[in-house]
Amino acid sequence: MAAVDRSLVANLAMFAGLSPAEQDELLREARSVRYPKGTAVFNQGTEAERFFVLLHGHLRVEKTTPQGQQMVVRYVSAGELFGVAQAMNLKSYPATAVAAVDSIALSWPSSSWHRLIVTFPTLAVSALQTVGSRLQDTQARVIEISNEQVEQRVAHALLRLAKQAGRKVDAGVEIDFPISRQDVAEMTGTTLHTVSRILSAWEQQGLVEGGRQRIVLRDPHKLHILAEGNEADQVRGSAP
Amino acid sequence: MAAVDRSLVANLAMFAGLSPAEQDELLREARSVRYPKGTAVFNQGTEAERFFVLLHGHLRVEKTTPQGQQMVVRYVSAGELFGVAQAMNLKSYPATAVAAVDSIALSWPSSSWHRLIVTFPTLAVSALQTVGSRLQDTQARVIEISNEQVEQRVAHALLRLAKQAGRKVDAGVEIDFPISRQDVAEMTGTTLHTVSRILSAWEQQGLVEGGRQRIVLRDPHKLHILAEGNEADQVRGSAP
DNA sequence: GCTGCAATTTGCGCTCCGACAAAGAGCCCT
DNA sequence: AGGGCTCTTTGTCGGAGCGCAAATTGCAGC
Repeated sequence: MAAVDRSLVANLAMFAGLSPAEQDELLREARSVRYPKGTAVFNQGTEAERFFVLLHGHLRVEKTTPQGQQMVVRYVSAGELFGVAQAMNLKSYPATAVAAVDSIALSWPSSSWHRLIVTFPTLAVSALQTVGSRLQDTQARVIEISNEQVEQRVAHALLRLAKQAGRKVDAGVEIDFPISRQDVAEMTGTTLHTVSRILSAWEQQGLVEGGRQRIVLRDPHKLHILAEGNEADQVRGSAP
Repeated sequence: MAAVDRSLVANLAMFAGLSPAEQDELLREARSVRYPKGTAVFNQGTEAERFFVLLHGHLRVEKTTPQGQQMVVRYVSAGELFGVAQAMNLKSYPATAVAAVDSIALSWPSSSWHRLIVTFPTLAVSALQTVGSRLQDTQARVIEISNEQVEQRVAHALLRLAKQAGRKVDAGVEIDFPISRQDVAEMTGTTLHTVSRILSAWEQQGLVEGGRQRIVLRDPHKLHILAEGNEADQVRGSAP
């Protein structure tokens, strides 16, 4: 566990608006941890002892139902607050957070939460914005799953990922961490086979390319049209 | 607009932990409004000028997609904070809130939010718990819609409503506001026809009863078994 | 009481996609 | 290089439930 340098966090939303002295004070109780790819930051159902900010990398947040089904709830990117379960009055984490790539996070004891938000109201503001934003995203998922066909949902999911974690490459925009067909399926409420079929078809049409745990969006514009529906049939109509 | 009496709010979560003097101060800027059944408290897309606490009644929160589809996001019951869009950094309300029955709410200018949470950190705490709780509920909806068949989803929805707004009657637990098959459909991502079919079958089996915009849960226990799945076939097997 | 409208019920055909199965491909370790 | 394991692809079949249509019912207003 290393002392945390203020320059690492100065441009994070959570620290915005704090003076250097305030930032140092907030960092005094912070602990920095590395999470190798594939390791869990916390597990669903375990006591919510700490809350976190991701400094580097990407996390996959997944939830397992009592019946054993698994869903990818979201991906967390660098700069984001996460694991604020106790702030939401939960005793335990409602999901598992796994490092999709090697990652680094800062964490604080949840027991400090209430004292910290009194001292730093901007922390509460930041948390509310983060949780609120996640609520809107999740509501949008409900609407997609209720109203859209799988192809549209997959298109939406890929576009979100490209926006959140896209890296420009020659062929287009690559999702900058390993992502399997099963992962996409768990984000969109479908099966890996259906995702595989869709991606295969899109590959033939030049919309995407990739391979094992890799997806490149070659034509984000056409995917966007697909995602919005209506004109989907037109795009399909132009395929052989 | 009437002056707001402190005794009306003393037992609300948002006011818990505040001294009588603090409660009075918080109420100084509050405005109390009646909403007749069917009227909108606020509309999706309009500027989020105020935030609210529901004192009496029930609200239906609904969202309309760009394509014109409508979904019931949730019902709000007395005592709940709602409309905290600006606190979540949204300029406009993300949904429409309609009075399902005659209702009364308190509201504050959104512009006061930041000042109020500095003065009353418990307000931020309360908001975060509310928004966090709604995030967990919404995530549960995503999981239901992804993994469950319609019958299970409808059972879950009715049980939630009975828990939130159930009133004991001779025949069981009545949902204490008008609720149409279309409303249930919009809560569960299906069509009114499918809901009607399910409820008709359940009526024959004595699980529910009701009529136009009215639902009584006659056997919540059996609905609970249905909602959890697995043993659903057993319950069906015992029907004629 | 009558009428009109909206909510509800019921029938039916069709499609999307889940689920089962099998084959192929890529990657890592020995 | 070979083997094992996991990820991906592809074929096929069946069913849940959507969507269209029509009939029935309940409620409010005149």
